[in-house]
Amino acid sequence: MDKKNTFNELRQREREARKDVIVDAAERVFASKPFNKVSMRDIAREAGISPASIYHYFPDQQTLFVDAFLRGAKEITEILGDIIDKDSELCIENAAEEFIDYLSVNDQYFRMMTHFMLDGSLSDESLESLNQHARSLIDQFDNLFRKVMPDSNPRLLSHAFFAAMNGILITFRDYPGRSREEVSCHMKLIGRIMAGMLRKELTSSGQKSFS
Amino acid sequence: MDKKNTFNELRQREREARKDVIVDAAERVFASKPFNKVSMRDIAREAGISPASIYHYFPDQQTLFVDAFLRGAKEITEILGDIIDKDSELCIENAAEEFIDYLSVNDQYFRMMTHFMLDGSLSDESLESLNQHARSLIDQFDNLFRKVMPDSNPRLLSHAFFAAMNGILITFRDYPGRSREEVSCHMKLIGRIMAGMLRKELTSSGQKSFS
DNA sequence: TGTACATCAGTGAACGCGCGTTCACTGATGTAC
DNA sequence: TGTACATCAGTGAACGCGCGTTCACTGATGTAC
Repeated sequence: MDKKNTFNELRQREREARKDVIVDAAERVFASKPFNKVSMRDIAREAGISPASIYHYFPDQQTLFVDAFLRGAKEITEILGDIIDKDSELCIENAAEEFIDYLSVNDQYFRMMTHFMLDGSLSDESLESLNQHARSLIDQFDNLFRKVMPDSNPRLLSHAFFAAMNGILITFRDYPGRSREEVSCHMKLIGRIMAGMLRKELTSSGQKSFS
Repeated sequence: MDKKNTFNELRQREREARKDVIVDAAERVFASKPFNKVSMRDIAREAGISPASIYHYFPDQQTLFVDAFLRGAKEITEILGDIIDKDSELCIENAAEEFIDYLSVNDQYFRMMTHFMLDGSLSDESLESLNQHARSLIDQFDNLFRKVMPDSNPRLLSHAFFAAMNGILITFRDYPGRSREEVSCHMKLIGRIMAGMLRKELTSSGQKSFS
């Protein structure tokens, strides 16, 4: 009985590993072309399997796409958590810079995120996964503001912060006539300005909206 | 000869009017479903014509889509211009509120804008039209900051402002579990906070990036 | 006034394509006796 | 040890669909003589 369980566990783990191969391939494909050009056949080709095989591991396209996104999303949440744990004077600025840097290097996650945010044809399960992750990311920002500015309204500030970072990315990522580095530099500059402004915004945050 | 010209002009005007009917229909369709679900057949049906007819007026889908977007984009630029001309203490806050209000009511333009910003498969002409309009919108913001805070670096502030507004819209427009009004109210609150912060950011804008 | 011709808006039907997904099947591996 | 059976990863081929776009054609209107 013991042995049987181990066997099943092992098989389950192998299955998960194969699932990972598919998600890996999906991430590479998403990095190489626009979101709405990515097809199941592309991902299968990249993974070296047949399109039909994907359906042994994922019930449909949307589930695979959301899984692929969530992997990158988890990474950035962790990175942010690390920055917040490391005590530092310029913590908000650092978080801003790191957030912008990660998402302009790993541009595919940003594109995926915005697609999920914009196209309201997601299943309830997918939506719930995505919202859950968004909440945990905003929680990280809350921690950041609570730590740096204990008397403020952290939820409101972190909403503003999150919105500002997203806005910077979507507005400037394709700035015409500039190199990747110039754009990245510009985005980080604006990110630092915004972060600095939010840091000074201690007092007037007595206002309340939904949290 | 005179008569002939009048006739031709008239015919040209009629042609333009029919083009407008198609763009009108397109706008209505974009308002009713996600960007990437809108097809030429949808627009033709809405306009009451056959899909083939659209090709008498537009060379391809992308040109029609960009035209439809630019119409709404022009409107918001005008609205902003009016707000900036009306002298007012809270001008930046007003501009923020109006921008957010217009684009959350006319959500389709925001969705179109983000699609164009994200999917890099636009023709050079389309890209040029869109960039030209983006520039004229940012110019409006420049005017705003130049007027309210003459000694600042207006370009940088208006970049920050534009990014912040876009970010608010993309981040909260689909906030789960809240009504349209609640969300709109929350977005405007954050917009006002950001606007207020930028207004106070007179001095430290000596920094330069590209303009 | 009548007639031949040019222009052009508009269309139904089709073309060709790529897509997500399913199906019937193969073949390898593990299990029961 | 051998044999019959169950499980399941994997696949090539196909299904059915919706799409952007084109084509050959009709019919109305204006123009020239």
